[in-house]
Amino acid sequence: MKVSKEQLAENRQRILDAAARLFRERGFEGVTVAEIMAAAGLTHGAFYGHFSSKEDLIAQSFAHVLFPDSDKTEDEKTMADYAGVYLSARHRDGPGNGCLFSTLGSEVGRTKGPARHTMTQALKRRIEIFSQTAPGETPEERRRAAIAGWAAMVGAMVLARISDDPALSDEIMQETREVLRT
Amino acid sequence: MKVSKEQLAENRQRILDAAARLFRERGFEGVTVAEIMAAAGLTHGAFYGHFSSKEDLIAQSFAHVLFPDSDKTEDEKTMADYAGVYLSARHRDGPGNGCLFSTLGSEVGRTKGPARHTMTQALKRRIEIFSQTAPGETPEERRRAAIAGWAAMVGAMVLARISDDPALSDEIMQETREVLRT
DNA sequence: TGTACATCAGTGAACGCGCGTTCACTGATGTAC
DNA sequence: TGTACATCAGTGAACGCGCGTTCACTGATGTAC
Repeated sequence: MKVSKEQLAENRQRILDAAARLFRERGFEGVTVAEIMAAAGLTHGAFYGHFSSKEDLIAQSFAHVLFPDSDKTEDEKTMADYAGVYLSARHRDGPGNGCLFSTLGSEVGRTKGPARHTMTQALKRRIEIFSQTAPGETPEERRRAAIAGWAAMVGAMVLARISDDPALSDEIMQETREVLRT
Repeated sequence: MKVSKEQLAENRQRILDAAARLFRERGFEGVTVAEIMAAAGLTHGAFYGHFSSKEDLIAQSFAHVLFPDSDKTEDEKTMADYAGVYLSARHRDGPGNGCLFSTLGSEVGRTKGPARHTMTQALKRRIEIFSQTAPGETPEERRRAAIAGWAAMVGAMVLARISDDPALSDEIMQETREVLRT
């Protein structure tokens, strides 16, 4: 049963949204094509009308998350303010809506292909944004603080999710936030 | 063909070594039981004489890496010295021999079970070791610096491996090392 | 504006491959005498 | 010390399940007249 053009476009967005959420929650291999399609309200057979392969979906879902079409104006938050949202229980406990670097970073580091390149571009942009507000006397110092600060945020989130001791998990986020305040 | 007790023990170590290396290089789902056994010089059928499941092997290989039997005396290196080895091209390009937190951290964060618990224990030990030499006037300040410093190292390694731009990858490691020098 | 027909997004059964796991068998180890 | 036998680590074929992918079919869309 054919659907309207609008429905087709909406279905595609729903597949991308579902994929982006499930990949972050369970990893690439922890989710099946059929599960993604079911989460989007479709059956698995329709998948290959939208994407050429699971690999292709991974690449496109990364672009969907990291460079969304609706180019909302860049946030002007300082790095410390950003860290306040990033290093929070809400973010830690909701990986499906969260940062790709902390959820899928180590996986992507082993792959080649467009997802890794898209992520590199997003990494460059992230560093440049932080460089504008990071502490430091010179642009070089600010860039250095932006890089180390972003590394600390991503690392702290990875560690906070590893810890099965909730107190330690909270402490990691809090202390890293504190250090980024300077 | 039965083998000697010594051979049996040696085979078990070889399986653990191969597993620990391959998991770090390719992730849990990127390696098959048969590949691990082949890397250990055995056939896949012998696997279940040593481990009850692939899951069990994952748990045991984590303990094998993080808490080896040969309890070598803890390194007295300062956090900055440690960072010099950790944030190096050698470590980045040889994940098979490297840090579990940066290679498998995000995967482990989604699992439950003994591997995650073992990693939490290793995380606590790491923080305590760094707390001894981290900068700061009080124990609280030193612990804070240890946590944020370890987070920055792990995060920087994840980001350095994501970047498909070698210059950016080197820069991330270098600038993070620089910040940890203070 | 209404009707006939071509298009094509979605359905669900089926395919084929790979992987974790099992098992009957082999033959070296190591023990009992 | 030497011999006979029980043990059991390792082998490799086989199993069964799940997953990515394909495909004949359906029926709503949207176009031509």
